[in-house]
Amino acid sequence: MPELPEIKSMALQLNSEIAGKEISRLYCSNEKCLNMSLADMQDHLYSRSITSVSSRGKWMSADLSDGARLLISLGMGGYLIFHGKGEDPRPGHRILLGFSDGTSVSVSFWWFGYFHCTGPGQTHPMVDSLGLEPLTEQFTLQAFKKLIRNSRSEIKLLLLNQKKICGIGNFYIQDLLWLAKIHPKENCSGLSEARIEELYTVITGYLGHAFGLRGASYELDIYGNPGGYGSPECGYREGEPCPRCGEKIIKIKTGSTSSFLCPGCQPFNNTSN
DNA sequence: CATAATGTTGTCAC
DNA sequence: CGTGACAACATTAT
Repeated sequence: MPELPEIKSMALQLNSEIAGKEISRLYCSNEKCLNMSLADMQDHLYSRSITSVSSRGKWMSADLSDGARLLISLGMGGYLIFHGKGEDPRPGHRILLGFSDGTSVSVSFWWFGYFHCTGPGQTHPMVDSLGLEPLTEQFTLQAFKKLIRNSRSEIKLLLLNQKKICGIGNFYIQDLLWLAKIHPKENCSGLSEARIEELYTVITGYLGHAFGLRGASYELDIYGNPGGYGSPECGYREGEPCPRCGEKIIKIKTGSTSSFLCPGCQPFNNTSN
């Protein structure tokens, strides 16, 4: 489940590989991933070229020569692999995007992945409503504080809400909250200034660190290589001792997702502090 | 064979 | 409108 550091890395790599290339082939094994029929999308894309590739949250966006955009979400367990001229795409891929020079990109995911196309000037409901993105200039301490102060929900739900902050998923969030020593169910309104600043520092520092290492080691980049970040201190499991204080890690339900946390480091004190 | 896990939208209640 | 609770979607590993 690639999250912000991985997506950002892949968009950079993709930009250096496919910017300027002309689309000549499109295949999709399941039209549910598309926001139009395969035939329509082929009509839209063929003989257009890609001007640049960038990312927004967990989405990659390829800008086309006519102002249209190609938006890709890898959903869960997704991989996007670049294939040089003459290389065969991996079997089992869901989507194949081929270019006139013989190179191609294949995408595979379990589900919840999307491959959408929007016309020039068109908005996209999922991408255009995304909130603050960490590791960009808009993600300032002031903006982050304002976000927390305006929210009355649990901190984990806020961080997972892509319309408020985008790019953080259920994996990185465990590490982020553990590092910031905040219980996932703690309410935003109960956080002191100091703890908000600590959380801000952790988010920018940790995601930036993972991005610098081209993402987590359990994910693959567009060349099929794992990222360099191995999550050494936070790759914990239920029942394992916390690497910081030794208490046993527990697993709790937080809304529709679950969270691993250390009861020693992340006490649930919603009212105090 | 049942279940958990995963991201996002959508719907319904308060 | 903000919030929470929950179903739905497909697939794979346990």
